[in-house]
Amino acid sequence: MSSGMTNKTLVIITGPTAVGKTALSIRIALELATEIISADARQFYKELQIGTASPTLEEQKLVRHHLINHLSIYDYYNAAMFEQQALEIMNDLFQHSDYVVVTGGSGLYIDTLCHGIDELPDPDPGIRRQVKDLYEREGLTGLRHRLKQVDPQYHSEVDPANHKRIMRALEVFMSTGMPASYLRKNQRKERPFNIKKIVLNRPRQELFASINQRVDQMIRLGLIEEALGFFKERHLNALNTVGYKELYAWLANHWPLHVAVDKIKTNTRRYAKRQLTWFRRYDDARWYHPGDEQAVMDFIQYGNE
RNA sequence: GGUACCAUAGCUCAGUUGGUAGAGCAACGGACUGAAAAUCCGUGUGUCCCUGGUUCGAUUCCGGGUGGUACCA
Repeated sequence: MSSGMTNKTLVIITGPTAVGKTALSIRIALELATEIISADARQFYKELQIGTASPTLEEQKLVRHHLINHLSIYDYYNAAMFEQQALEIMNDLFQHSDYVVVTGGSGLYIDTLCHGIDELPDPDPGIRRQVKDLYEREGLTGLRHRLKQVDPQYHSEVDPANHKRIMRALEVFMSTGMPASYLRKNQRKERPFNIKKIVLNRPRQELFASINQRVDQMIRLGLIEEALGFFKERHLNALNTVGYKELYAWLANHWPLHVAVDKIKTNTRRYAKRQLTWFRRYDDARWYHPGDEQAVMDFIQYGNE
């Protein structure tokens, strides 16, 4: 713990997509007289507005939002960069407030903010390219074989079908000369502030209805124009995103529009499910319905419901 | 009203020469430290419409009912 910040509290408001995080976090931030930092790995991108359900200008007028629209889809970004930026902003905000609200549904980013991430080099674009070439030439089997030679430890632990994990481990080895299993300490950093973790959830049917409704709303607001405006850039990671990728497939495959819209809904539901799986393993989180604002406030201010 | 066909998983359907059933999609569970709205792994969840009959045994065969579809009136 560092000097005199233990009365500071980071309030995390997370939950599956479309559960109602934005609206509640704004009300909470207003009550706590503080600002919001986003932990949403797609709202970072200024070009993505409709499809990411970014906070509107009105909402941003109510409460200042940090780390939204601060990147372009052409930029590289990762959880470690997020950690550093978010901690800097928090440090500033804690000068004037005892609370900071972080809201968003990207579990990896939230965890990184709560307990850090091991110090590893940022990937070198050249090496990343090389590893990708290896994958294309030799396939998953080739990657696995190479990993076994340089890092048998990680090879025995990693999900053998997940090419991204294996590629990353190879990339780490190629850029540091050290096996990823050695560099991955999985160490939790102590933070100089308290953390109150709130997961919002609703009955599955209610959540799915909300998702379906919101996708229809996005289409009405112009998601198709927003997405197709970047059709030529669709290979970018930032556009490998629910709501965008289905529209690119729609254009390429000449499906009727309703097919693409249904796929967006389905993939959004699955995304929500994956998020819930991630949040369920939190042993320090309180779960609330997004309508239970008073209970959430009580928990934040008094420590229980 | 008559005739024909259909009724099996949430949906679309397959199947059982009579031994209580399986595909696709959807759904559900899980993993996850620099691409994370990404990436990956796992799981059939079922009064086989109802009701009599035949049979050791019926989702399967036969009769009746109910619902649906098509055609004829």
